[in-house]
Amino acid sequence: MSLTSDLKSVTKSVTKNWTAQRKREERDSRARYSRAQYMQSDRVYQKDVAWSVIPKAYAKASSNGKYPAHARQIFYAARPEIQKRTGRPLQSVYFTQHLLPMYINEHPEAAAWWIVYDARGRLIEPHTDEQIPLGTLEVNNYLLSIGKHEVVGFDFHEAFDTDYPTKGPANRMSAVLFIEKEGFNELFKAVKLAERYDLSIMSSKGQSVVAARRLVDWLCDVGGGVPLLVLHDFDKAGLEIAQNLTTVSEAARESDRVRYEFRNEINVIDLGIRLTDVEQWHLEAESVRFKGDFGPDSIVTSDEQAFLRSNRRVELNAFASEDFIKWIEAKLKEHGIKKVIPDADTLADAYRRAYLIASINRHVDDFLDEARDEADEVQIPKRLAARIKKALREDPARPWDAVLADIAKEDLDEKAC
DNA sequence: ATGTTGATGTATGCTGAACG
DNA sequence: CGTTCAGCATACATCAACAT
Repeated sequence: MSLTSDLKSVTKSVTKNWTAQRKREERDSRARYSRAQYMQSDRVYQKDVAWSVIPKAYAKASSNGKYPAHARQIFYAARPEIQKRTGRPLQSVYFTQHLLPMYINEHPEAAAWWIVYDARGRLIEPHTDEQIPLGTLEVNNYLLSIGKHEVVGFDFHEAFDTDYPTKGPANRMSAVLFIEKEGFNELFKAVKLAERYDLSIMSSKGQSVVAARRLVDWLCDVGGGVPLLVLHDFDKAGLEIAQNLTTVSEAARESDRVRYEFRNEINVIDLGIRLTDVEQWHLEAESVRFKGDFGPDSIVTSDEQAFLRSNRRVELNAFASEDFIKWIEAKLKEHGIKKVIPDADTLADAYRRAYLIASINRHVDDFLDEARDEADEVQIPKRLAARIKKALREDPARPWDAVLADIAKEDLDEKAC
């Protein structure tokens, strides 16, 4: 009696961990893979080590969150300890593209970390000379400036500037035109494509970066944004680049490698190249070895899959420049992309503003002679350099000429009173 | 000698696929 | 599963080969 119960309890205690593990496996099929650890494996995973090292590494790279930390800087901060504890070399690509994103996905507090990635590609606004590199910081600043933007009352410093002030899509762009490579920017510029259709042109270098997706998410949402027009090569990668710009792939979801979660549904129009374009425009295919497969969520039709599987692809570069522009313009027409004209309230405001500027500009010549004489005769203030020095001590980030301009204005104001 | 071209190797970010 | 690789795109540095 007591023997059996003893045996039973001993057996039970010995197999406890095993049983617990088996039960975990029933609950969670993932646990099955860690079964080996309970049996014989003594492998030290880079991932496990990374999980304990990453917070320290981030703190080090960012000075405890005070400054932005490059993903690569975090890698350098983390690498020595990870290599030491695993006894194996750690590749930067594995850390920055896999381990770090996975860590952030699994640790909610890390979402607030200030991690930055280099810019890839850019957004170019029509008419405003604004160029926004698609990097974490740059896109952040751009979105902030859109949020803060308001058209303030007329200011003398803009006297000669007849542009109506805008930031972002409102009253400025009809759509965002995305293209998977940068090489066509010069052509677009030459034919004034952006200006003639009020398009912002957004380009990447291969796969879109997180910053690009975030920007698309804010500029092109279905409820109130402008359309996103996508240009891509007709090959497996190009179609995936187009798809990944606006949606999270099943594969990324399953392997916990989601880089960006979209907040909005994106108003996206695929301009091509698709198979119909290849046929219509008689584009020449080049041969390339097809690899891989199309996911169940793929946008590629079965005809297209057959084409691509026959080891052919068509790049955007297969278009002659002129045809390329013709092709794009036909697509713009097809989708009703037209120049921007703001609503009546904005137009009224802009009209008053333009009228005011025109009126001031009319009198500027008169002012100019008078002001020039006054400036020629004015006494240069004593101790000017000392005043500038003092002001620079208070705000060392300013240049001398900005300070001097303030001083001149103060002196003039005083005299006028 | 000087200038241009092309190959090679480094770097960046991102993905799907494959390896063990 | 954890890990690595190959591929999309591109910039930049370096060096050899070639033309002027």
